[in-house]
Amino acid sequence: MAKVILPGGEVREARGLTFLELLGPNAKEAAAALVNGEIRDLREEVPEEGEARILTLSDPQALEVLRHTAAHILAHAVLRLFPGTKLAIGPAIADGFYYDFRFESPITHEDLARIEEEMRRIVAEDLPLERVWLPRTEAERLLQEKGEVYKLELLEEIPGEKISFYRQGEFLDLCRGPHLPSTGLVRHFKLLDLAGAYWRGDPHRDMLTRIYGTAFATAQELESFLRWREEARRRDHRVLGPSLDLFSIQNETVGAGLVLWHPKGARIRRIIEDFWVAEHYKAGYKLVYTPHIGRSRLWQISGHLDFYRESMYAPIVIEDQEFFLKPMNCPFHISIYKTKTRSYRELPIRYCELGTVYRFERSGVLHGLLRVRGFTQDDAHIICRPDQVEEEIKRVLRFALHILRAFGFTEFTAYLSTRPEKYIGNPEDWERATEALRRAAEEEGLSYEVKAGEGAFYGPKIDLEVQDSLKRPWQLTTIQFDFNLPERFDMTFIGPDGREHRPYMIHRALLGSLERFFGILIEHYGGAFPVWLAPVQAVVLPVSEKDIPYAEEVAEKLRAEGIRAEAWTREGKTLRWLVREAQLQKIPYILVCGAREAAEGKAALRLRTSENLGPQPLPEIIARIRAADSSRSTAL
RNA sequence: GCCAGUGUAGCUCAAGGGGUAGAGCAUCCGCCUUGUAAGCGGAGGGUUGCCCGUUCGAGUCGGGCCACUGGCUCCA
Repeated sequence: MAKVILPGGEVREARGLTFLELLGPNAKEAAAALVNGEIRDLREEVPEEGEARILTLSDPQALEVLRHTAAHILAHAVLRLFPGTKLAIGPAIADGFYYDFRFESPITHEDLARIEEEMRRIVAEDLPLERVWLPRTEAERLLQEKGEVYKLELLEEIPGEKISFYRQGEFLDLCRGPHLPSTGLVRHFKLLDLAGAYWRGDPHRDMLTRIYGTAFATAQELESFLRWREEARRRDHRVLGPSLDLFSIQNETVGAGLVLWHPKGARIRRIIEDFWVAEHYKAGYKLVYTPHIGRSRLWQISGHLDFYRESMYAPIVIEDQEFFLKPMNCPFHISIYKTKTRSYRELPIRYCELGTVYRFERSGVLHGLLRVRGFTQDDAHIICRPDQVEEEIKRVLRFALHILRAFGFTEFTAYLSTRPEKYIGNPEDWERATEALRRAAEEEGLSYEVKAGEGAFYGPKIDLEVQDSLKRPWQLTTIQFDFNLPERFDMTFIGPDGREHRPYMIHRALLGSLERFFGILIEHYGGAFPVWLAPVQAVVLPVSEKDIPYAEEVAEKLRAEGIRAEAWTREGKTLRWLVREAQLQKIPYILVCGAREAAEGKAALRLRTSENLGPQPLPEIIARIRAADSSRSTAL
């Protein structure tokens, strides 16, 4: 006899019944059953023995089932509205679900509303979802009859003779399940997007139409998800960038994927760079500068021309010599290393550079600041002895976390990518490097995931992913071993034994690229930068034109204290207008100066949060702003 | 690169199923002298992404290109 734990905690014993029968009229919110850690249909029979737990809709584990069923409802609705549409796959994903279709003629966003309406009808019909097992031959015949070419392909890969289908009303779909017992339980869902997707992610195969949607157990969860989505849209750096006058990208004239940093964006970048450089010097790095182009010989040695050429800009020919825009900084850093014979005593050498590189990215993948063609890597190459590897890796990782925390990131996940099938170098080096990465992650208390075989051919790596204020993941830091370039460039150092040895080389970028990182920062802070990064920290507003001289005096005093302050003295603008403008610019401090303040050497302080603190003595305001600046916190 | 959608003033958007482009904000010029999220009036601003075609006539219809958006793919 199996024990079945009901949602309320009550335990029942049963035999020969399905879960649904066991539950009877109490089945209302029941979604699935958890049997030995596996999620099963409620229409299945209670197992002979062991333990089972009934999951309700509000169980996190049931969410995937709910969404998978929602995907079926989507496909069902599509087939009702667009007969002849071919079905591909329809899984649950992190934020919802999708289904891939091949429509006979294109559909548009307007069709989504119709499809959603039809889905609601299917939900209202409360159709039972029943599992149907068909013998392989019959399954094949059935799918052939329907012309479901994609399903037939999937079928080929399914082992066994009994093939699982699910039926709801007139809709029957090849599917491994599990599913909710009935369509009526999918109450809170919404279709979100329409996109193209290749069949099996292969660009040589059919392009399908993917419909994205999401579903939740409760209306509140759906609503808060949609609000979150709306908030993310509002924070889009491509919207905030121009409206805060931070940067622009002008593809018709300047070029796609090439970023113009406006004065305010440049101010922020400079602060980031100054911080970055200062911290690197403190951490024992040596800053270098290298050119934007290099002769083809260099890129031949590095192998870029052989393996990376399609991502490089076409050569520039001068005096019969070919030069290439650099896609990476490493060959230059290595060239500096090689200017003389290096002793083991010199190592480790840590070269760092904010190096601007150019890579040809296909136009379809360009995306604001996040995916561009010209960008500045916060790059470094660490060249060290084998016995220093572990210590160096720990240092880099610790350093990376230190830098990222300064920018307000507190949640990290590490991904350790290990040796792929095709690799270069010897397995012992790989082993040593991989273990160093692993131990460093463990020592820093990072939760990490191993991506087996996902390393580049030239070395293992560890990537750090941060979560922004909206809990969205961004991969920033990458720390990567390279067993290839030291070979290619024949990098050596003289050991204590007087012989030449091959050093280890580690590539690393902490922020990734300044462009991408800036885009992420804009979204992370929603444009409201903490004081230390704010391009304008304080704005001084005169109440009327008579107060302009005092406003200018106040701004001057703040600037003398190293505060980035401006007096806004435009004629013909009311205080109301100026305050609104300052708020929209998300300037942290607004200092209102009128006759009353001038008389007492004060300014009325209003914060970006709209909090109005009234007149304050200037020294107090200055101290407050300076404290907020040096703390690097978001507090005002 | 691929699929779908979109492209009108600096920005956000209008112009019934072809009839010769309009509003708000911004800009400029005045007036107002302002006390914490838009004071008032006026003016300028467009080869409707580009090219070709259909038509008496194209922002609107057709074809090609370009760009962007959402994805997919790529990221030695």
